[in-house]
Amino acid sequence: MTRGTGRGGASPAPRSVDVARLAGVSQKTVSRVFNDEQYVSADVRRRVLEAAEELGYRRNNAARALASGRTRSIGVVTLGTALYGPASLLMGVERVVRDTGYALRVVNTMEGDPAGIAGAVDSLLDQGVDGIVVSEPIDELAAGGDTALRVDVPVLVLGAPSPVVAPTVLTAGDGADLMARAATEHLLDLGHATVHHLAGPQAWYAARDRLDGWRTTLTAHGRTVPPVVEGDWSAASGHAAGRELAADGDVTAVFAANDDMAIGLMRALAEAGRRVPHDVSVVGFDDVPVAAYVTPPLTTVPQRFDAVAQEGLKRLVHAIENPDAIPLPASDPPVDLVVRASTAPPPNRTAPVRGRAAASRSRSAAPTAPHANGGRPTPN
Amino acid sequence: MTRGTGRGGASPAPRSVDVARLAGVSQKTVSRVFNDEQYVSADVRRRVLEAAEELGYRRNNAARALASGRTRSIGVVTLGTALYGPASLLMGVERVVRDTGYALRVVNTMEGDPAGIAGAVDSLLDQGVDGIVVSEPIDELAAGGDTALRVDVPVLVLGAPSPVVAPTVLTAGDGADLMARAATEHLLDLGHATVHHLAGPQAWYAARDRLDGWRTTLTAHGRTVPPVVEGDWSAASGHAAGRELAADGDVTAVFAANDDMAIGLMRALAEAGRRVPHDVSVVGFDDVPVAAYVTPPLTTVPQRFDAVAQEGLKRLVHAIENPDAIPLPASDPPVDLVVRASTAPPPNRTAPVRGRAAASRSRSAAPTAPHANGGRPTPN
DNA sequence: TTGAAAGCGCTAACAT
DNA sequence: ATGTTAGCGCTTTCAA
Repeated sequence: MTRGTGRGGASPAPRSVDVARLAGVSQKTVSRVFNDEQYVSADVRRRVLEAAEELGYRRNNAARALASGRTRSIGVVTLGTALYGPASLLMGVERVVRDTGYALRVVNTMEGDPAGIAGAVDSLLDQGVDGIVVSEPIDELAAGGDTALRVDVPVLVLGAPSPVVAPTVLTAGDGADLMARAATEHLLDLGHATVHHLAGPQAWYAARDRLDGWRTTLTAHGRTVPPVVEGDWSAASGHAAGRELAADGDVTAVFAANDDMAIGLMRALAEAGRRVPHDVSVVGFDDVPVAAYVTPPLTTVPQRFDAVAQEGLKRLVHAIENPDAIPLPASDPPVDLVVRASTAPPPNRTAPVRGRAAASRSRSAAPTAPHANGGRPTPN
Repeated sequence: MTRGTGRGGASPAPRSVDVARLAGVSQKTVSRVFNDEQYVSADVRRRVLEAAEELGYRRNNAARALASGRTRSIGVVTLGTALYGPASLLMGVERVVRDTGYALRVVNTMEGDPAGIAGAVDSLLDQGVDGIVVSEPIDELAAGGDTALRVDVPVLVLGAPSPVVAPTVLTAGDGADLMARAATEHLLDLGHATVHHLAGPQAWYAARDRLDGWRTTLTAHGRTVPPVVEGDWSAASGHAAGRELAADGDVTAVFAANDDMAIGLMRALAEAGRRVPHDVSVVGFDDVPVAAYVTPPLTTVPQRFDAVAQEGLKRLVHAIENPDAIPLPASDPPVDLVVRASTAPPPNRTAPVRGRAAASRSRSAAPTAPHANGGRPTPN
């Protein structure tokens, strides 16, 4: 537990020379010890460490950065929301970054922020980071009118193709289209004629990806592609969209681009007297912690934020430390739907329902429908 | 839109001397311009800015920090979770920090992390931050066995009393007990004989605060204080606790320490055949975005994360920049409950219910109970 | 209003 | 295995 004593406002912080003097070695040797370089005898190392401990020495990172040209820090550009996706990704990133010995600097972008991602990246560059992570970018670069931002450190983009130009650009977690496919196919397999989509804001790559996956799947199966309803990720927008969808008797299955919207949607359906999953099936995306506990428990596509962050950062750090090596290849995590109680076969396979509530009230009114897990929530 | 051109791997980054030479001034003058110091003629300023633009100059922060002894950065210690509270607070902090011109460094602590908060603070100190924000600390310092960590920069603690010793320690957002009181009194006002509490993990100051507020309120009203059930903030733990509470026919009102647990709790009650709010009223805490859209819409105590972060940081920055001045006073934001449809008078005022479901089925089975907002979700 | 000189505390390169 | 010598690019004196 080496821990600074905190000089009580008095004497200035000790420097490596002070440690060197006390240990009877040169400054360079102190540097060697603290950088874990080789060629330091066990005895000298011990003496240096003791001297440092005694003085309460901690090395000055600014001086280190200035002399070495590296800050040993990684910057993250993330969206200024507490949305489950971005927040989880950020936490995952922090964890891995710390493990790799880098410091983390964070800059937010807000939707509608004029400076946008370019401004955020720019400010990180000002701070002198060694690498940059752009998490879940939305595209507003076009609005800037400026040419695409050029960056001279490696960049990792999470959940999207890259919005910047850099010598090394890596991506991870951009397989949302495949996951959307799994969701859509699940509903088709249950017998639904087609699947409606409650999309996320189309400025987000992540939202477009999910929409693409959904559309492609329907087309591949020869189904009609119904008009898209767009939300803003919030439960409130899902609720608003749900009122529209509830009014359309043809809607028997909806794939929502995230769980929050799915929850708002289910609420609107309930208010309109359309039961989930009996009349309408709903699939979400993310697997937020409450998903298993809403009514009915939500079938959804879990995202593996930790895995994505870890995988991506491993490659980013590799790129930072081996500028001339070939970047490590990406490997996307597998897709697996979590089936709970918000999905079921359509109300009437042969005669599509027209108007609301035709031939319903037949099955149990309990919100937890029959399924693999019998309506019992699945903690995850 | 001053933006680095990104030298294509070739020429080294321009320094302030280069700019000075091109502008025909001294290095110091360039420094003056970039630091917005006074005593620079408009003409010289313009020439310097042009030269800088032309060269794609951006100043070196490491050198700046080394020369000035200040990093112009603030460190945040936060919990490594995507929990709504901590995540929202972090986002709020980032927003304000950026506005004040400081950079943000983030370090997580995980529950059960041996190094804990002390280790996190220590690593920020290593990075040379000018101030530290500790968000929603849990207490594990005792476990370290070490004396309390001493820090020589100002510290702002969010949502708790301070776990560290520093020359300046500020706190903000630690009024959870008052908010818990509002929740408890709301239920008593509805006529409930007493209120049960589904608490958060007691290692968290925030959880203990809410529990204290609840207990104090019951005592002040002369009510019996029922045994506490403890969860871990998750909907899953709320669900588990809910099974217990549902089995106890005396339970007519529960105050949960956060919304996620309240949602899990409501699910468990529904599964047990106890209707919310008809048989049991539930109040949450936080006002997460989905709270208005679960079934039934949840009555809860909203937290004003942005206000807390803003208020706290204003004071922290003041303390950093005026080390010898008296710290600015705290001002806690007001409390206001959001009443939705998960609370109602107890099922039978005069004869307490024994066993389950006595005298129920009387009111509408619709989950949205009668209330100010008529069961219509209130977007926030 | 501007400039010259002297470090800030470390690491890099080259001895030894 | 250890020491010496130069800077890294800026801000801080102090002069002018």
